[in-house]
Formats: sequence, structure tokens, C-alpha cells
Amino acid sequence: MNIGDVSARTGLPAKTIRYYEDIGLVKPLRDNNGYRVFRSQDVHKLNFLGRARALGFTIEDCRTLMALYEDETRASADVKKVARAHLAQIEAKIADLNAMRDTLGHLVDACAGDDRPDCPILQDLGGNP
Amino acid sequence: MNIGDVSARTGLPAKTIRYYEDIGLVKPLRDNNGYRVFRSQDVHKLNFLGRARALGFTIEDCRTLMALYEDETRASADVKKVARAHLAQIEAKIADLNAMRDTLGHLVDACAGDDRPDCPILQDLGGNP
DNA sequence: CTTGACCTTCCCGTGACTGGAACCCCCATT
DNA sequence: AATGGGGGTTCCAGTCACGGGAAGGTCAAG
Repeated sequence: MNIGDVSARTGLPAKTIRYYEDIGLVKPLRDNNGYRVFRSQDVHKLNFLGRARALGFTIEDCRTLMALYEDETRASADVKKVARAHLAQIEAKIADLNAMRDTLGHLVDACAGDDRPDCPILQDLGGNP
Repeated sequence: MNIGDVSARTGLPAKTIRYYEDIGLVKPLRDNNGYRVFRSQDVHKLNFLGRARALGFTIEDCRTLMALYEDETRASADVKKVARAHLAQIEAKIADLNAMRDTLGHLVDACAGDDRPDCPILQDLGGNP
């Protein structure tokens, strides 16, 4: 299978697939003409990577998770550890964003949004309590 | 005032302040020895930028907001527009992250986290429904 | 034989900084 | 006068996970 087909099948852009090869996440074969040739196991890996990335795992996490996936003797504790660390990061980010949303939401609500210059948003940014 | 003092006063790293000068957000004077000299209005601007960045505004948004801040004839509608667009982005990101958290949370809960290899997290990433 | 859709590599750009090297400046102490 | 330390300066490279685009090779159809 060529990269275009794999892209269609996995939903990953061809650029991304090439990048994943570059950094050693997937190792397709090569045809005589230099084209990449993907086996079904490569497609499977790429789907795995796509799902892991969609859950927000970093590339390095993906590498770790792939290694665990392929290690039949893994301990699920190792997987869970990676996932829980990532979950904690997600939750931290959600908390940050919620704080921003609250502050910004109040400011937006307080702003008249008309053609006059008075603006609580700018007042807040300018340091007015 | 030198950059170290400004850094202490604004909480922004000196590197960041230099970067902000680089991209034209702030224009400190220069002493004979080449040192940057910050006036109180520069410090004020930097505080403004720090607060805007803390609310997650992009640098380009900050540039826009600063311009509005300094424009006495602004319409608050223009400020509100920028803020609302950013708020929408924040909310979209929160929604994404909440979805990730929910999925990942369930998977983590379902994972035994022991020394056996069976792992619902990897099963899900591997494409098992 | 040509067209057009693929494929290849390579290099640059993204956003908002951060780290580090190499060097200058000023003040205080020995 | 030399030295040491704590400022400051510039510039270059790296981050993360790609995306855009150029320049060129390959393949199947008309």
C-alpha cells in the first residue's frame, strides 16, 4: 500500500506519516522506485498512533505506549502510569482554561461592546482592580 | 530602570522582555552603555502584556489590545470582539480536553494497573471497540 | 507522447519563548 | 592595578508536531 492509501485509511496526512517514519515510529518497506510500502501492521500502528495523539499523548508518550503495546510481557501498571500522568496534565490544563474562561467571561459580559471607549476589559488588563 | 528591575517588578523573565522588544511590543530607551532603560510607561505596558498573556491571548491579540488600549477613541465593541473570539477558542479547547479527560479517565479506571499485560487502554488504542 | 496524479527529498516556518555561548560594563575589594 | 562577581548585550539553536512549498522522479491512462 502506498502512502496516499494509508493516509486515506488512517486519516493521517501523508506529511504526518512521513514524519512518523522520520522519527522512527513506523518503518515501512521501500519499493524499487523508492516509494514507501506499508504493510497492514504499519497501518495498524499508524491507527494506534492516531488514536493516542487524538487523546493528546505526546509523541514520546506514543513511543512508550507503542513499545508497551508490542511487549507481550508488559505490566498494565506501566501503561496506567503513563496514562494517569497524562490525565493529570489534561486536568491541570482544564483548570487553567476554566480560570481563564471565568475571568474573561465576566469581563466580556461587563463590556458594553458599543462605540464608546470605556471598556472593563482594557481596564482590567491595564491593572485597574 | 534596567531590565532586571523590570523583570522583578513585572514577573516577566528578562528573556521575554527582550523578545517583546524584538517584536516591537515595547520600545525601551537605551543608555550610553547599550543597556535598555525602561520608563514607567514601559513597565505599565509590560504588565498589561503579562496580564493579557495570562488570559491566554496570543501575541498578535496582545498587539491589537495594546493598540486599542492606547487609542482614546476606540470603540469598546472592538475590544469585546477580540475578547469574545478568544473566549470561544478557550471554550473549544476546554471541550476538546473534557472529551479527552472523559475517555482517558474511563480507560484509566478500567485498567487494573498490576503486573499482568491485559490493559484496556492499549486495547482501545489498538482499535478494539 | 503527454498529461496529470502520485510519489520522493529537502528546507523553511510556525508560537512564544528558553538555554547557552561569547562578550561588555560597572562596582567593590584586595 | 588587578580581580571577581553580578549585572547587561547580541546571536544562534532548540522546543513540539507538524505544514507549505519547491524541485524533481514515477506511473497509468488517453
